[in-house]
Amino acid sequence: MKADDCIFFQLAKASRTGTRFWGQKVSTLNLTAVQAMVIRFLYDKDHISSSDLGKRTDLDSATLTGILDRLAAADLIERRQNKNDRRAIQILLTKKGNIVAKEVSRLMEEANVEFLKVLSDNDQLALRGLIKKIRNQ
Amino acid sequence: MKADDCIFFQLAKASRTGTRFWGQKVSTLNLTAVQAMVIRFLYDKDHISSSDLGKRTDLDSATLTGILDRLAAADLIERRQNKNDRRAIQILLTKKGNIVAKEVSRLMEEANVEFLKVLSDNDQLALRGLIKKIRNQ
DNA sequence: CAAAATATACTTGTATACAAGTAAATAGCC
DNA sequence: GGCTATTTACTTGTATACAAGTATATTTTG
Repeated sequence: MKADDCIFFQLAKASRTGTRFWGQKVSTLNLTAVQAMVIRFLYDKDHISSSDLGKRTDLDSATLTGILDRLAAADLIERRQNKNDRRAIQILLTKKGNIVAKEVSRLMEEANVEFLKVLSDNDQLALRGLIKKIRNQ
Repeated sequence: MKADDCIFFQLAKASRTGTRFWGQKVSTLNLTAVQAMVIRFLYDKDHISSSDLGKRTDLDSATLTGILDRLAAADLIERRQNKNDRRAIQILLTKKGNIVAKEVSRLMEEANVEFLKVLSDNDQLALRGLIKKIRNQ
């Protein structure tokens, strides 16, 4: 077995390729790949805690804090105090954040199609199914 | 389309899952996931330049410099001057590096099998084939 | 052969990852 | 109710990623 047959290497390389592709797409919005992804998750559901957002995005607490700092500095999200649980915060998209999120959402549809166009429809489904099987270990 | 249907997110999550798994395996050798991967690539072929190693490992020059610094500090690799091209360096495993590389190689076989055991043989081949198709964009 | 273009490894600066730890708040247990 | 355990968001410190730029060496070109 050669090093580049290693599944961890192959996954990492594929992921970096995808992230670079996606990062280029959203650089027009002055967002990094991860920042755009977080915005996109909040577009599906906001008014959630950092802990909840971390579970959804697979980002840990320490990583998320910095990302939220930068998104807040760009006036895209707001941290609000949670009355029911004073440990937790509520994260929500600002008005500006919502507008940007719409555009992120559009770019995501576009980028997915472009990136996956090297695969047939069957291959795309197969890939998603296989990834789902291994990503929860 | 929901955020977690995004191929870039799915790839990133699968890659992080794999990297954490692999990182745990090699933590017994006091190596990070990436450091162990670089060592493993050098085990296939050393006496190569940083540029060449970067192409093989999909790591850029800036990232690799730091990784090589830490591997050299641990006495696992050596940077040697290249007589033929004084811009380039030659990277090689030290005696200690070679011993560690053998163990990394063993752990890699083991980790691959363990990580992929949730997939059938056919699924494993399919996954590798699909990843190969998308990872070179 | 000399000027321009390129290649090489490195530095700098910013942004993830993530282990480990903190302070404050809440939940669970007796 | 009071004590302990857990949860939450954050901080600190180290290690990738990667864009942008540097100095030196080599290659290309006219």
